Amino acid sequence: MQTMGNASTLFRPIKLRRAFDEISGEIKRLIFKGILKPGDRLPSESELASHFGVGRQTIREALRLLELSGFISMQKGGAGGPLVVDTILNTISNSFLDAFQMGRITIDELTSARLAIEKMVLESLFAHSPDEADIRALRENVSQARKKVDAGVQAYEENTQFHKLLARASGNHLFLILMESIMTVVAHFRSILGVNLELSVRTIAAHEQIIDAVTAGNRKKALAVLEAHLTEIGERFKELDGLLKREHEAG
Amino acid sequence: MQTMGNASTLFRPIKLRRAFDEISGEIKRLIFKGILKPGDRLPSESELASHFGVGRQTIREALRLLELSGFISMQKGGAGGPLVVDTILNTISNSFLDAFQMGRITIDELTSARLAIEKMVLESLFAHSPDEADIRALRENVSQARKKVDAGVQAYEENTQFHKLLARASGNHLFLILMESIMTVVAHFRSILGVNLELSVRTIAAHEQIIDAVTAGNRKKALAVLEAHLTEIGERFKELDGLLKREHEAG
DNA sequence: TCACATTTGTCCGTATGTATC
DNA sequence: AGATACATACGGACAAATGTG
Repeated sequence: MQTMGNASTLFRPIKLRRAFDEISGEIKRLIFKGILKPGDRLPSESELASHFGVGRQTIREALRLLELSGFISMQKGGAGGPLVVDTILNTISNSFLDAFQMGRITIDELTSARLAIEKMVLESLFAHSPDEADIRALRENVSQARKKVDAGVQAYEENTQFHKLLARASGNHLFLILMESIMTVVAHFRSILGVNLELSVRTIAAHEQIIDAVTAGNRKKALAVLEAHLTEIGERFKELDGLLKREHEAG
Repeated sequence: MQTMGNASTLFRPIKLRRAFDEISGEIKRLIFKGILKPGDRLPSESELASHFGVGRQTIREALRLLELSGFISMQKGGAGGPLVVDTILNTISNSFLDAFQMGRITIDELTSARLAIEKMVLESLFAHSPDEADIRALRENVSQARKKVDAGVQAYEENTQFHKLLARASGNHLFLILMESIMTVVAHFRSILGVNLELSVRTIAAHEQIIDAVTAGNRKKALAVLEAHLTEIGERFKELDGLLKREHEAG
């Protein structure tokens, strides 16, 4: 009989994953299967530890993974414990932001991808006309935004929300996820660079024109306004970014 | 002088973040600033613990976050420790897969979003003609795939890679990220459902036609072949998914 | 080949802050 | 207000893995 030398390398994949990896995977599986749903409460760390036959530290690391992945959120105090949630969209957006901050995405790439995706969303909107409710939400959004800028206040939240509402109206969740991610990066950018109130005014005008074109079924107009608007924003971002970089080098 | 009762609720937001959150954020900041680069080694857990003035458990939870976010990878043993990497794209893809498994994305949504994005990629390819190297990589890819299916073996890897190569050739990193994410979901689907070899043969034929159309500058042809191909894949996925669900209900 | 040092992975006990009842 | 239950965090310990001499 031969030695086990070869066999041991063949059979090796034992203990491939760490305990906390397996436990977090197991809990994820229960969530995928619908046995655990958002709103449900998981047992406390100590109970989970004894249930899985591991120490509390191992459970804690498993919970950290689930928390960052957007499956649970920890609640302190008496009736607390791990609570099942679904904030995966948030998790995706944060990862996109990480990728951007790692320099893997430039402003130009962001602008052109954003333009392409929003065009895609508009096309989808014209392909299957949107709900009344979606249109109302869009109109409500720009009216809120206009109130703010008329009072001399920036309407960052509303203007970001407008594009998410557009994506939502397209009816494809994947578009919504992509738009949320892109707008998270755009918002981060804007918060670093800052934009003046005058650009916000033009932004709202563009948003109004887009809604009007969509409801009027004027596809060409909607696409043209969108393209002009996003291109202007992109140019402005590039300017500000260049300014910031030169300042940084000088100072 | 009044009591501090009100003030204490006003000033409260102290200790908003947990220790491991702050520590992982601090290390992330060093990576963003370029002080830590992929390939660099972080101090061991014990050293980090004494450096930050916290216990080892806290450091471990911070490292878990960084690991799952795609910033570090743990190496066991003598010369081991936390190693700085950049697998954020992988992290994003995994989150998309989570979203899909949570039922937030349907097959139809996946197909139509995929079609829209790949069209976008092709348009971008025709707007600024791709590098010779990219074209060579694409040709190499289909030739490898053809070898496999000629030998009666599935060419999953190559056929998935084809679409990533297309996105890469577009020159926009954001497109590449989106395509990687979508193809991760597609690959997961295919691994559950399975597809027959005959579909793989037609897939490769479609890929070849797309490359030819791109190099010939035939935009309409490329888009038409892509649309037909992705629509067929989508239909097939829907069929198989329906079959699987009925089986599941029956058994 | 064989120890040896280093480092992660894991467990236990304990203490503290905080939220709920 | 007090008791309870929970997450957060610390310190010590041992096993397992891995590179080095």
